Amino acid sequence: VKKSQNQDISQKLSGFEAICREKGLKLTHQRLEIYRELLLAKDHPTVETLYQRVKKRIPTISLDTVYRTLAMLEEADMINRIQTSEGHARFEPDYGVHHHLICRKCQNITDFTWKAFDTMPPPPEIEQWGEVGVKNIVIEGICSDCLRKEEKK
Amino acid sequence: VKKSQNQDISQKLSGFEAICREKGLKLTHQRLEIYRELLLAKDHPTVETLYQRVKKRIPTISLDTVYRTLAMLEEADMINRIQTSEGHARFEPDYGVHHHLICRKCQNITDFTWKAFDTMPPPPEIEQWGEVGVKNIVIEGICSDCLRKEEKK
DNA sequence: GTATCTGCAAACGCTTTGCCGCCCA
DNA sequence: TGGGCGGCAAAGCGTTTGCAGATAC
Repeated sequence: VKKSQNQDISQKLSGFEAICREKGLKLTHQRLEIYRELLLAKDHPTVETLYQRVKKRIPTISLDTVYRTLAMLEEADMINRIQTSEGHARFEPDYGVHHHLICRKCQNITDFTWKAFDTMPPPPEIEQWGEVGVKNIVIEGICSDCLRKEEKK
Repeated sequence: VKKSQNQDISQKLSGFEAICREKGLKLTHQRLEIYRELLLAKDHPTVETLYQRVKKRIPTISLDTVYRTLAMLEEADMINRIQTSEGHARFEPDYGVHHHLICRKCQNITDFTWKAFDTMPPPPEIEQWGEVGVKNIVIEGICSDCLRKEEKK
């Protein structure tokens, strides 16, 4: 499992190189490390979290660069931005179709898949409305950890 | 139709009164007008938009009061907050089960219903995860108006 | 009367931007 | 070598908060 993941990551990093060359973007040390860090992350990190992690490898990196690189990666459709009900944006690399559970309390994001939903024909209203990326389903609620904490009160 | 809507609104305003009395909150002119304005609105207004509208009736009202009143109404489960992918929050009075289509470009929100979805058993992962308010389904995409604008470029 | 609320202003946190020196291509 | 890029600092934006006077109950 570990090995195939490493392969996947190096494959995506090559993809990054290719896209940069194609679009005339510069392949800098900072951009590579930010993207690599996000590929390794499993927790939909915030900008700040990602910044702290990359800082360990590049101590002089600035928060602005992380913002700018994430904007660039998003623009290139290589990563997804997920907006929580608080102002903070969270990020994940672009991988297979999946949906998100967001906890209104702790803001943690959990991935889930829902085949029955994915294959269900959407109501005609939606198709008329415009273009929907099915993978963008977001369900808000309160996770069991936070529910437990609330019960204690 | 008009008449029944008015009845609905005055009914909800009475409910507001009752809730305030119950929770020891004060029923102020400002709060009433803000809530009434939101009940009348069909377009999921932002704080700023709501502020501009209420200002017509209460010229001295401040934006802070709108923020605070909306927070209070949300806390009392009388209204819903909808977060767009931009930072702006939008609001709607609490009414029947429905879902939201949010346009990533213009941020406009369209309501839709989806019976088949509402009655579909959620995957076990979700139930284990925590407590999900089914009405909180949000689907992001790009509305047909914005698609048309993009094609023109 | 008094606890809450309002309006004002200032602060807040996340994000974006202008600038200039630096670096990849 | 040159045009994009990084780091720094400051501004930007929606939102929140502290305060003192006003208001509902």
